[in-house]
Amino acid sequence: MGRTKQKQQTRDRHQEILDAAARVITERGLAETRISDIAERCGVSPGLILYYFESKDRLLVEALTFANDQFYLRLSRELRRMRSARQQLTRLIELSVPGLLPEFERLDEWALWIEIWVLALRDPSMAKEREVLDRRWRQSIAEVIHRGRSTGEFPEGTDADELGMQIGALIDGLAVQVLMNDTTLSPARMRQVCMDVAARLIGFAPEPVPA
Amino acid sequence: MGRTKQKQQTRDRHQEILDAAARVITERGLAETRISDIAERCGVSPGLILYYFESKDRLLVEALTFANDQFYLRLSRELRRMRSARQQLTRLIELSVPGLLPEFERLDEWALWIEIWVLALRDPSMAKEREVLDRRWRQSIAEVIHRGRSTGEFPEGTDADELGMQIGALIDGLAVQVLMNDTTLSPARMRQVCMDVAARLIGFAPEPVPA
DNA sequence: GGCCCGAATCTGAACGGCCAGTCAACTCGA
DNA sequence: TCGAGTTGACTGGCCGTTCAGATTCGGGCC
Repeated sequence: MGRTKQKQQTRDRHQEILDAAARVITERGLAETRISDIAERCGVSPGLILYYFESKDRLLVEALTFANDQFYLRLSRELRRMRSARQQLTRLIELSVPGLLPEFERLDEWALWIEIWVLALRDPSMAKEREVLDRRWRQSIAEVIHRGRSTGEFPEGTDADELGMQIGALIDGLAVQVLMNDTTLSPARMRQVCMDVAARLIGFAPEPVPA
Repeated sequence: MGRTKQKQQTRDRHQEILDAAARVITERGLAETRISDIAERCGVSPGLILYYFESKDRLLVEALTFANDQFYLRLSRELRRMRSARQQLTRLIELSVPGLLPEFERLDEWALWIEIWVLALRDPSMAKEREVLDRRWRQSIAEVIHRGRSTGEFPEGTDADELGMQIGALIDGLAVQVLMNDTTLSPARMRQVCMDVAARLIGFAPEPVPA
């Protein structure tokens, strides 16, 4: 019990720091994130951060993948609840639209994704991590499609992994635009566009457009 | 003549610096770009950089939009040469796939795009600039579609601007993946996927898949 | 032409702030 | 008593920016 609790606490401190780091990065951006900001957010001294992580760079990489893991866990938890593949797809899209769901004072995971991309361009460990995260993301989409086909909701057609890649890429591209507050693309519209294109690519009847 | 030449030279130095900055950013990344790197690349002293630009930050923003302008100029120059809309679309896609065309020792403009996104999240002037650049990009696609419809190559259907947004987002998303050297998506395959999805969304007969 | 002057261009040393990472010392629970 | 956890002052280097002066250039004047 004692040992468990101690380990537990250690891990908590780890996660606490990772979580704080992710929040700070989201708010201030990777480039403007100082160790002391993270420490302050934890209510802890700067030295302690370096006691738990060997360097700032390493911490940042871990924080980014940590945050993405959180998103993924939430996504799969929610999808598991849904009955129909169509509902799943809808929810998956909704969770992907920046700023659509204000619940949980949700950070914009997408801002972190872009930071991941920049890092991954030069940092090999981040590049590797990124590919894992990305594959998981596309696979989630493909699984929904598989499921829809097995229940007969979606017709057979293009390979599901291929569709996962296509729809995933579409969501990525649109999400960036929405995240940037592009005046021509609101969150609600992005949701609509995604559903629409997904319907056409997968081959099911689209939702009626709201008047 | 004298005055013209003088102005010309000044602008040359300006552009020279912008160009050098863009190259350095592409190679080392925005975060690792020092003023002295840019100066060295120009064969000039660091002080001079600040003589032409009021601050490092401003220079970086200008360099990024400068590079994007270059890409756009090249794109529209090339498209103007093409006869059919289909050729235009193909070329547009080819120019968008990172690393597909090695000609011109082409930098990967996409790396710069991602840096633009990160900056735009926090820097209002960059955000504004980004929206302009992005609109221009999507509009280029929409124009090709319009053209194809006016010549009868493409059928009528979904609004061309809407399609520009959809196809543009798809290209963005895929380009990021390719840029990251994702093992599951080669440049050639991205080209194929883009053509394929574009064909389905616009509604023309796809290219035959090469054996 | 040859000379001069002022402005534009350019240099590189020096300044100053910032911040990652170190470390010696302290706390406290087991 | 021991050692994991924690502190916060300190340091060492880095880099944007400034600045005082050197150099170059172009055009007016004899």
